[in-house]
Amino acid sequence: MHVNIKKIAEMAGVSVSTVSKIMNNYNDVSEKTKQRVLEIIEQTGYSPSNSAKTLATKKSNLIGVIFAGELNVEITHPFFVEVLNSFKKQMGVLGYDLIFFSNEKFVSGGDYYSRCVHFHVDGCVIISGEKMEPAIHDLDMSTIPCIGVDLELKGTKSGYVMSDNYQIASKVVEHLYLLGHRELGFIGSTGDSGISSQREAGYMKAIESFGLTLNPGWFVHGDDFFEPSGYAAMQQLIERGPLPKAVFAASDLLALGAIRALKEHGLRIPEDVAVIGCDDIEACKYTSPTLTTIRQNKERLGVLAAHMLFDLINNQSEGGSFVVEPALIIRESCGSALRS
Amino acid sequence: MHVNIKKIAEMAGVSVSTVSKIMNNYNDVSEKTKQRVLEIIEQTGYSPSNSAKTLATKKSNLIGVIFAGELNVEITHPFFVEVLNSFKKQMGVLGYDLIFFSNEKFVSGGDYYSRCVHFHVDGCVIISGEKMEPAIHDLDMSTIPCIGVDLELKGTKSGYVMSDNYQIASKVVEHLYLLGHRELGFIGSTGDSGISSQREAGYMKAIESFGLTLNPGWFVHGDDFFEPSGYAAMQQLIERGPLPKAVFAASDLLALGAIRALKEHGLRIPEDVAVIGCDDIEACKYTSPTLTTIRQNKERLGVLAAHMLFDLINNQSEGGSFVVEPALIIRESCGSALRS
DNA sequence: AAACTAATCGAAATCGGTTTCGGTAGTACG
DNA sequence: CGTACTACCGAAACCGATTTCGATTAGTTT
Repeated sequence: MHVNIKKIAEMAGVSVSTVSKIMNNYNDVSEKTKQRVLEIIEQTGYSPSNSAKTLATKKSNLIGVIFAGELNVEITHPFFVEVLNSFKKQMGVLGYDLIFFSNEKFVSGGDYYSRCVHFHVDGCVIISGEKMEPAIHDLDMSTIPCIGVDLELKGTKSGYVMSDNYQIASKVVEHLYLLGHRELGFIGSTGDSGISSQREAGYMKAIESFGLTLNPGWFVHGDDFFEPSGYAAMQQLIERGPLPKAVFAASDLLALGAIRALKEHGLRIPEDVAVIGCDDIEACKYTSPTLTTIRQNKERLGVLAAHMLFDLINNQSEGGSFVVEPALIIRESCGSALRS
Repeated sequence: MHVNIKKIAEMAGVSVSTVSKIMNNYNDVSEKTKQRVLEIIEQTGYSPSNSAKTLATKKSNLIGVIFAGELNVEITHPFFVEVLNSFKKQMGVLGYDLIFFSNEKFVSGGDYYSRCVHFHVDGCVIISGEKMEPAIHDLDMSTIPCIGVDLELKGTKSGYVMSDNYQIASKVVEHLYLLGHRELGFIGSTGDSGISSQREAGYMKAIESFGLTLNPGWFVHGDDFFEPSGYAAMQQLIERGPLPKAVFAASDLLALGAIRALKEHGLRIPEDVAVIGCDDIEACKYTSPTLTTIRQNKERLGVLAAHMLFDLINNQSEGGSFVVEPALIIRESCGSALRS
């Protein structure tokens, strides 16, 4: 069987309490016995049971990871997985491990909140990009520290990180404007999607502030943020009649889908239609044309999320939000930048 | 405070044991009290503490996920993340959640085996693509059920899944041969990489079995499976002198990097050099030219890994391995298929 | 009505830790 | 030498579940 604290205690000729104290840096243990016990721990490779520890302390050193929403955002999503990876690394440095809840409905428990108490997570990160749903709301309103990624959590023990979607939109319009485009279209996710809506609202606002006319017929929405939705959306646009000269897609994958549709119709990018995406996923560099896009600082989003969550867990923060700056990345899909 | 089994028992006017029995489908509790207790559980949203449960039963319903090796394979890797996602879904159906060990060295414990006992995982999946390393070896030899993905685990409680790398290689050679190519090059990961080596060995064997001559100068290795390594490798090939007419890259990302290098030198794909990848990641469809590749059945790999692990955990299997069939996916980067 | 069986329930030990609090030994001090 | 203080250690309660086994009750049989 496996070595536990009792065995260590026996081997060292001390009590269980003493071993525990050594493991937890109490200072009422003599240096001599401490060294003796530590040596035995080293030899046996003893590692205290996290379950027992959690049971006793109510701290699990575990962070729950939740992919919420119905847009099939999973760990395969090229944008979110990068944020998550950065988050994971940072949380690792802070001494936490991650537990991924499978969102199969079958699983016992069901709602996110009870999953969290079930596993005694110290906090959790919710990745979405959609508007709030009830199951998330319960968690948000609970005392469990939560950080939303692209999801605006408002609870007293919650916070969120996201890119400045209005700035994203205005950078897009500015860039397209300077390239000479005046007829601007938009491809978004469903109207339910929080960030897609923000980008759309910002886009419309920016279009007007540049004195351009806004054509509602050039605004079209897919089912999610993935490539096939972008393809379908552009098909719609093409069928509807005269195309805009430039299209802003709310994600790079949507942009890629749009480009595929355009290509199939023999249209050239950017000569016939310019396309600009959002996220700056890896694939942008390998496509043809390479994709001009707005980069979200995924690493920073992850690190910020980790630190906010850590502070929330340790009561060193009251929550709130961090909004990070996006950056225009000019590649080929909109043509080269003009001098203004 | 939070509701626990004792509170439920009090509220229902029964003992703790009875509540526990109801939660675990014992049959020595009357239907009447069962319903009453169940109702209270429903109302309160009670979910038993996983820590306490694990402590008592030695089953955690947790599967550890380990990214091993030094090639920076992380959850952002487009191939492995797809396998993992499929695995995660299937494990969810089987009633398990996943815990991701952060491989920051800082974290207490250190080696994988003690992390596993620390968290009482019921089993674990090790994702790598490299040769065995000592830390993994300990785990492999332990009594903890393990499944390797692209990693040949040999322990009595271990198993692994991977694609048939020899078949991958022979499909590549066959395809290139039928397209008329006789001068074949190879871009792989480091010599340490298990699967890259297998593909290389299979490739060489297939080249010879087709009666072609093998030019060692056309075989080059990068540092890992990522795009920049493919770029660097192709740079080497270009500098060395006369290029092969076709190159097989051990991963799609390597292929993409190779293509980037070729393009920069004004070379056309596939006219000047044909390039074929391996994995069939999403990006293959969006690149220019679109990438001909060998598809690994990622979903099936994940499902098989899950079922093997499940059987291992429940002592319904002695381990072993599953090798899944690859499939040639013809796109543009090698030209169109010829009729033989 | 006695005796036996089956159904139903609960007391208590256990899992592996943490933490409080009291006890003992040793040292310093007046 | 008595007292007080400090350093060091351990007994025991506790965290929230599971599981065994004995007790009680109800039902059935003779």
